[in-house]
Amino acid sequence: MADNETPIVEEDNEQVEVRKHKLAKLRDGGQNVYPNDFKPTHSVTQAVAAAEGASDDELHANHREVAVAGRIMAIRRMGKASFFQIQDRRGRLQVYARKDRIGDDAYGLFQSFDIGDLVGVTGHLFRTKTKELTVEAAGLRLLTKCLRPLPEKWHGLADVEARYRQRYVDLMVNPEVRDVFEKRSRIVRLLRRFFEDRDFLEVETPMMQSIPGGAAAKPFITHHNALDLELHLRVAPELFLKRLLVGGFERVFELNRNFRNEGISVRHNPEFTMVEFYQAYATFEDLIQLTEELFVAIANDVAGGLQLPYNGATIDLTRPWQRLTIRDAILVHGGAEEKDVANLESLQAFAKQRGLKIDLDVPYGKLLVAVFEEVAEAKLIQPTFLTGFPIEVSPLARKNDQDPAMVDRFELYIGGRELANAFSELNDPADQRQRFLEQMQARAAGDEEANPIDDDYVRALEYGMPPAAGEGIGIDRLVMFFTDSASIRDVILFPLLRPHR
RNA sequence: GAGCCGUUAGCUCAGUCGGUAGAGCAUCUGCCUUUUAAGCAGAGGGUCGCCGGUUCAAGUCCGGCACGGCUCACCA
Repeated sequence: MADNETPIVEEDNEQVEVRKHKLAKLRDGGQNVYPNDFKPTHSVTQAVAAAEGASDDELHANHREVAVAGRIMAIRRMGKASFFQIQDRRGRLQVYARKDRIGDDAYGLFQSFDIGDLVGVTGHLFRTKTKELTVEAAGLRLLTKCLRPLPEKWHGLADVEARYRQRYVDLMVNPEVRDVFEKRSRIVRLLRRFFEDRDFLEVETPMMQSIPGGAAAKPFITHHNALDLELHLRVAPELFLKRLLVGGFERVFELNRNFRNEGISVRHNPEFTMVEFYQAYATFEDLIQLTEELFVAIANDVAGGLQLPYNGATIDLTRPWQRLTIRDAILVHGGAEEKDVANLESLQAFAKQRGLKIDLDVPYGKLLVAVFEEVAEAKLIQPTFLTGFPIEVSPLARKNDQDPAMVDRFELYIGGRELANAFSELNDPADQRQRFLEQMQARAAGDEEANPIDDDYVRALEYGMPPAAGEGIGIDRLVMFFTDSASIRDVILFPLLRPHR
């Protein structure tokens, strides 16, 4: 612990005192109060499966013995017999304990149990008269005492700040939160399988980089003591992944964290997870197909269909998805006319006339993107591949063969939010060096997000990078979409918050 | 960074016109052997986020601060 941190000693409230006292009493009685020798034979789900198909009479005649462990989430005491519910990783199961079956000592132990305690139960399964599957306890053990009271059983933990700061409590008492993160895990698993099935190799490239490139973003800066070296947390893995294309790994993907030192919002967390993948001898057109396949595969698995609720709308993932150029998006969704987007001057006039709060003193391509973000982005609700990106905002993308002011690139929008960004890769080292030089000029002019030149990356291109296409998909936003979550913090277990309190 | 809103018992929340604080769950005591937010009877529990101001009197009004939420800004 650092010198300037003082350990916070909270005073125990009455309920904590009572629980600590109960624990001390057991300890004084010679019990190991933190045992680790209880072996559950069944999870809650397995216990339910063990009774499936068996009639009440069969359960009565042929006992299904189980040993289950979990956290007590509810207790209904009725004198000399009681019901309580335990919760494990898969669900909840009721336990029935009666004094005349388990004996005075065990029932006495049970009397000291509190909501939140982790307990082990052995016994056989039966159904109550309301047909609820229940363990008739023969043995009861305290496995770990819960020293703090749990939130209210009916409303759970509602305070948003407390939910993020004490996610462990949130997960205990709010099942829908657990569900979101289980889905997240499932989506990540599907992604890996999807790419592995297509012969992609999963790799890990540096998160600490001396030259932070691959995206227009402000990096976090850190320092390596032994080398006395300034390092940056990566804003993207792109430049390293493409070095691997040069090296001969023709299909690679990396699913990992990136860090951007920028604002925090319902769509931005300073650290976020992205999958980036690169495929040699493919174009951004191929990635459009791949992206549709990927989303459909995930939707079928986690949502069971292609119609998904999101942010109050119903998103239809039925292929093929709409395509729209940035220009057309401004025309269709921004109410502009052809002449408004024809050149820099007319676009500036349009932006001014609309009262858009954007910097007008920029090149045509940048202004086009800025106007799009103002007037059209939020309206791309159904899945849309946005194309027709200008070269000024795409320093790593391949020029379009017909129009050298444009690049072969798309961004995927769903629900008005960018979920993916992909392009055919620039593999001409001379062109790439020129783009870096332009980025450096922008940097010198004060653009903190412009890519710094990476000489070794250009050298790698000089060895020859196969023509390729690459894409990045924001996993947090992807999970937001598939779980209909309004805030990125709802899909990140421990989102960044100011310390304190 | 700006605007708006919030912060009251362990949790979820009330709190009127400024008059020294309430409910439900949880806790404690007693009763209760098939309950389902179990029930019945009783009890305890508060730095009203923090600091200052106005006032005879502040949870309540005013100012500042902290933390959080939303919107905007920022953000390929």
